[in-house]
Amino acid sequence: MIDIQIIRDNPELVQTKAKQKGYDIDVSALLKIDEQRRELVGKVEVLRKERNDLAGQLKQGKPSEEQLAKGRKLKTEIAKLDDKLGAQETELLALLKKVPNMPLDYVPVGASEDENIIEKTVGEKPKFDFEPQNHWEIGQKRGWIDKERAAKVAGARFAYVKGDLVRLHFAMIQFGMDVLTNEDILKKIIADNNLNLSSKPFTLVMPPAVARTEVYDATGRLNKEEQTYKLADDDLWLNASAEHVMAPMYMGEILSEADLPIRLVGYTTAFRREAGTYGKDMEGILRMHQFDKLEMESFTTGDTGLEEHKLMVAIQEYLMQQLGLSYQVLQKCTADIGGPNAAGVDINTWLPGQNKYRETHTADYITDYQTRRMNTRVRGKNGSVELTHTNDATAFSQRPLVAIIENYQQADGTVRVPKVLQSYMGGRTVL
RNA sequence: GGAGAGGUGCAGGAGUGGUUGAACUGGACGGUCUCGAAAACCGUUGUGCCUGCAAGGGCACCGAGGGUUCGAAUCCCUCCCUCUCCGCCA
Repeated sequence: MIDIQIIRDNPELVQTKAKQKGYDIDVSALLKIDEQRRELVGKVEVLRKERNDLAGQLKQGKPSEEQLAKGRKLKTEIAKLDDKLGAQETELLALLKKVPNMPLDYVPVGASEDENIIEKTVGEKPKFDFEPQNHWEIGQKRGWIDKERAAKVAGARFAYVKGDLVRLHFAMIQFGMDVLTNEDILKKIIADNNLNLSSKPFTLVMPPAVARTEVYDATGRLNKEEQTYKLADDDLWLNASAEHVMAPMYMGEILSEADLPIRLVGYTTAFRREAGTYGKDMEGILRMHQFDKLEMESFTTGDTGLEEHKLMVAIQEYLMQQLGLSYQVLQKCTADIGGPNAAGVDINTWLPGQNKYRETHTADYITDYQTRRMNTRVRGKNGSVELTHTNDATAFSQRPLVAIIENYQQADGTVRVPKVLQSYMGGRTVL
């Protein structure tokens, strides 16, 4: 949620920035309710003061019938205004929740993901002296991916991932965990990218896979409820990313600045309904209802939030470089970063089997948009209290796994193991 | 799932209808003392909202939401969470 004070001070700007994201919001209606609400608050508070004063008087001695009558009158008046106030606040909150975070000024303005800016292309595409195959062709031949049987059990967009592909998955995850918890590597990444940040390593987390409605909604990630699985008998939603269940971890807390940054790297299975994507990416395991993912999440002060975002992208690049994959870094345009984001970067990785770069990573800088409703704050050294900023970013999901299969395939159908993963595979070099 | 206990400020912990934003203890911060530190002593130590140029004024908040009352941390209801025991269970 955005700060209402910003809307009061810069209504046109907020309207414009929302429009850049493709959001149609009615700022003037929002401000009108805000004004009415404030007027009402003033009235209610005057009455409450009267009530409090009267109660103070009645404390000593026995109250007269006249005084009691006055108290009763105040009570009904307050109750009446309170009802009205409550309704206005509900309405205001509903409108406020619809206002997206404002993109930072450097974020390119665009109407669709086609206007994302490719900032750079890194690494060499592999050359093949044979026709490279799709990961699903390879997966099927090697018995690594069985979607037909998964469909019997769970429906479309589920898979049995089997055999060496499971080992490769966990090798990749373990490699990611080792990088993110290694302070020396972080130090080097920070220095190489001219960042001015703490080198505090990430803390490994296995978070709850579900969150309650109130909590999930506060993260700003439940705006599209049709995209999220809901449990039938409990007030719980299946997470669509570890980010969604790590972000609310410090809800309602005032953190100490000395404890920041808090860097978490969570491993969880993510669930997505993928409503509206029927027919898209039906082959392979690029777009599934369920996938396992290693995800970064950081809590910082407002001062360091943007640098932290850059660090996460730098980490993603480091991981892909270590795997020897070719990728592009895309500065996402206003239409593609999503409501809660102030900025966002995608990493698209070369998939020779499909002859194109496909999104494998994303990095989100949310500023204080989540923490305002989650009420996660930080007390500075001078005693001031401010909202923390949050960042999240993919470390590894199933998509980089797909990239490994396609990039490291050989003519005989085998797949080489990237060098950095070999030690996690018992020294095996080929699968 | 059954039975019981409980949720109060940074922490522990008082407070069962009247100004209680909340005793007391500890922690933290500032000061005195000291070469420095410890000890001791003194002082400070909530958040949000409304209003105001400011100083200030006001309101709300004791898990959440309702209710009773002139008045609620305190009484009642619903929900959430935590703990203990039993049952079940990887």
